[in-house]
Amino acid sequence: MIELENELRPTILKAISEIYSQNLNNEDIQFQLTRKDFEGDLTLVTFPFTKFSKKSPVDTGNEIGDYLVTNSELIETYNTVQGFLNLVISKSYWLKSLIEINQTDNYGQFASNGRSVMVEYSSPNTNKPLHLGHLRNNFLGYSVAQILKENGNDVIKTQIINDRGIHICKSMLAWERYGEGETPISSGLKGDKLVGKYYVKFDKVLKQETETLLEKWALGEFDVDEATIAEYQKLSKIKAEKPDEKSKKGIQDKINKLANNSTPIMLDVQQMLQDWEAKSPDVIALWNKMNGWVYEGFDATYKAMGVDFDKLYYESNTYLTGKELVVEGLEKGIFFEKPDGSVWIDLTDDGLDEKLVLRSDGTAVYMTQDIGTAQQRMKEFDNLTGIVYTVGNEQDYHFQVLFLILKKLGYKWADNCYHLSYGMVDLKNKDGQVGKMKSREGTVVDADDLIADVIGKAKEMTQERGQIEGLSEEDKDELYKMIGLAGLKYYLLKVDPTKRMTFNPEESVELNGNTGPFIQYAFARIQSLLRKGGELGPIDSKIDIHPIERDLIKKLIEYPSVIADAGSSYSPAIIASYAYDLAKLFNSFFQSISIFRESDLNVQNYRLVLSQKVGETIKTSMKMLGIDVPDRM
RNA sequence: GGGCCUGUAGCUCAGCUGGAUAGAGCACCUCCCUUCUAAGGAGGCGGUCGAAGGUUCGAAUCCUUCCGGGCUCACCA
Repeated sequence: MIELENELRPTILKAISEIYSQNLNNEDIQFQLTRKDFEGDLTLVTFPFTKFSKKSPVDTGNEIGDYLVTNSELIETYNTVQGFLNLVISKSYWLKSLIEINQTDNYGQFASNGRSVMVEYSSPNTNKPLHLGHLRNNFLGYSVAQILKENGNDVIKTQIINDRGIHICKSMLAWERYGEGETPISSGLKGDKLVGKYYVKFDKVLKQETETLLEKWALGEFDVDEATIAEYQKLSKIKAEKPDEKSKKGIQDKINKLANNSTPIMLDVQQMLQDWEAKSPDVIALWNKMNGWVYEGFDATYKAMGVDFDKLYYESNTYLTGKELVVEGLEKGIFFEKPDGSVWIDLTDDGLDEKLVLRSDGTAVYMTQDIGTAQQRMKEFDNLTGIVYTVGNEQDYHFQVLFLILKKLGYKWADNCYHLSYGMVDLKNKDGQVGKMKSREGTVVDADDLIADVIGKAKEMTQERGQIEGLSEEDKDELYKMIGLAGLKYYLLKVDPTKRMTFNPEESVELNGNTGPFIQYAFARIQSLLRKGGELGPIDSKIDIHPIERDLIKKLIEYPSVIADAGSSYSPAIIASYAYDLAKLFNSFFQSISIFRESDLNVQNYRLVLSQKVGETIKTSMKMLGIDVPDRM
């Protein structure tokens, strides 16, 4: 519609200048799409003009409307409702637009803009399998990457794999101690599942040991260092003095944490981390072995999800980076050093806090690494213009600080970095209660399980309906996957990324209504028409278009601006909503207008071309969501 | 306590750079397959847009306050 608006603006400015002797700018001309309940396509808001027209909004609208009908061939007729001038655009305009769209290759796609963007997503820890939260993350990141591509950017998809740290060592230690040599092959478990099992095992033992220790401490039996004993006694005393239960609990949490960190298994795992950092061959070998299992498992999950990466980063290679930049920044006076040797940045002038960038022992923290890796990536890909980080909104503050630091360090590209922040996925259980996923309570939804569920459901439903006779077993399996995944992806992507969302297992496998399969169905119907229609010719320019066809064309016209919108707001939800609207309009058209009973072959051809363009647009829209569409279903 | 996010139909969500009678889907109720795929279509039911003020010709949308929910403010990642 933007083109249409741009075509009309000069005429309207001229009208106002001639009728009211007022010279306005383009921005003063406000358009909106005409509401369904009124006749018209585009509506000019005339309230603002009454200031100088000195007439009622209706009279003002009528005067402008009359002018437009005589002076613009685009305007067929008009009607005025209050301050709304509803313009009816000539049918030939719509037909002309369709013809243009039909002649455009890769309609909607923007030409290369010379920019190159790195999109990071997934970024898992290698100590447990992927879950529902990762699915939202992966689908989002992958989709935004596709959307940015359609917008003319070069895109590099990446993930940083958190393959080191205390949590990784936990699985390693538990496996070493309790695993009895179990492997993915011997157990039949997927590698990531096996490693996850030992992570849970570690937690269980840790919990037991913590309780034991607390019992002992309560009896005055200590076999830990003096400092810990002193700390425990101090905390116990404070706790006894607290009057209310809530503050008592707060102190107790601290005591628990102290005990937790003093357990034998915790001390052992800390030792293991140190050994890892010292590159102890045994530990490194174990680490390589178990991470290898996890990667096999992840690969299978990514494949099932239909996501991929162009470049992988491993935290074990990057966790030491960033220190030099901190030292440089320290010299430049951007950072400051505290007496204990730790390095900080003072962001209080920016309304934030002081933030640690280097520990007193000189080691890097998360922030240090992120500073380092960002700079490293910009160097590595010298035409890179920015980085998109797909990370949950619990890290909003972290990224706010990171980008600010990068800016203060003088990196201009910091402005092109974007935190694609998304909300947590809550679960809805059978009683309709909404809650967080908690691994301790076993409410975590496993990614592999969920994908298998939606595919199973798609299979069941497809077999019930059956438009699939004649397909081979492999094609059928492909189809079930395509439909099941479409349901899941669409379900997770149709919601505004920034919003927390509720996951309802039943709704996620639903195939009716505002769902992925609904949109796929519209596509499959179109393919069925096209198979029957055969070869298509050019559109006859004298076709009389039907209102519902006009609505479809209008929707097609919107497509490029929808892609631009989705790109600038990093929101697959905008694409999802568009694809759904388009499919819905098509279904309505399909149901009310018969193509093959139409005797005029020119009209038949035109309707088929229209359907074909709608199909292509559905396909490319869905592709941006990472969803494939079937020729029949 | 400070900062950020969030509250729209019974449920899940659009709409939020101010515009007309606030839209979809699910659920519930009617109709529509001797017509191109009924995983569909047409219609009905359902709302004090968290609350109160303010700005404006006009507020779900902007501002202020309050209430409810979340995240965050670690020498964790």
